[in-house]
Amino acid sequence: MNIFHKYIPDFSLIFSINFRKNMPELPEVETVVGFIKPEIVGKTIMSVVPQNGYDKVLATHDPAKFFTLVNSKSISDVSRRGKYIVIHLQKGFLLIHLRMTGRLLFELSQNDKPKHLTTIINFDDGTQLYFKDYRKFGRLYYFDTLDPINQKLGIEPLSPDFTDNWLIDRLEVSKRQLKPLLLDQKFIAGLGNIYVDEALWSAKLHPQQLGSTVSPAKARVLHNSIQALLRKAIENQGTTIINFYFGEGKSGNFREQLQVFNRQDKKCLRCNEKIIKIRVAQRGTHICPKCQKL
DNA sequence: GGGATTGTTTAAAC
DNA sequence: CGTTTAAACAATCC
Repeated sequence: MNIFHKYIPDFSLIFSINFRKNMPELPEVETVVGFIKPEIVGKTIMSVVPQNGYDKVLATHDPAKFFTLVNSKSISDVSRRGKYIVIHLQKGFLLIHLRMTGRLLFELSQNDKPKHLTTIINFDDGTQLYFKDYRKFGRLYYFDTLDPINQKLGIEPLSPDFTDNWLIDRLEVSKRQLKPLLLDQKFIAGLGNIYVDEALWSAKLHPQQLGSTVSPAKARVLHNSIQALLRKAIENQGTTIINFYFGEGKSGNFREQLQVFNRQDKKCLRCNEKIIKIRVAQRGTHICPKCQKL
């Protein structure tokens, strides 16, 4: 397939040198949904074409089968579930998970290397949606219903169901450490490494503290921290906590809102103690040893 | 070239 | 059974 390159400045090189954490979590996915929704609702999918022979980008079916499932289907809505982008078709759902480095673009820039392109979605009006993903961990899924995804995912942290009492009750009976628990998509859907570190710092909780040892009062603070963080990040198009690029080189401020993530060896913004980086559940974890004690 | 990076899944161990 | 740990996986960068 011949790809027409328009020149659009791509700041991803600068970005990758300064700060490589570009992982889409809930607010970033929400931002992407808001970005692509007005562009693709009403269009009809003509084809979904894996690039560079990378057929495994289609997680649920082989390319031929996938084609028969989405071809000629119109798009009625775009929404989010956890970190999944959910494209509602006239029948069935096309889901996209960006994983670590996935990006959706309507146009490619000169700096977008063809080998980083994993999928092109062609629409009936001649436009395309490009799935660029230089690590190629992102995936596309087709499901007839959302049941399979709902079975895998837990509560939506911004839904009315996610109340402070919900969290209090669930923590009370959990023997798991807070960090792996909050990272578990089956527990709460949408939190990733960055927001979990930020939320725990905000609530002054140690990532290795066991759920059942968290007081109801502390659980309430954690609940509030999680929701406040997510809301603030969405308000700022996912760029408040991390610098997330979406669309054609769109970006925003970054770093200034990061309280603890990636701030190891720097001073805690609350107490001036030095932030340290430890490993919890095999993940890089940032804490203030003074504010967050076991 | 080994290690670090991620979210997810699966399997084994406790 | 619930939980923990680990490994595997995908690919790339330094």
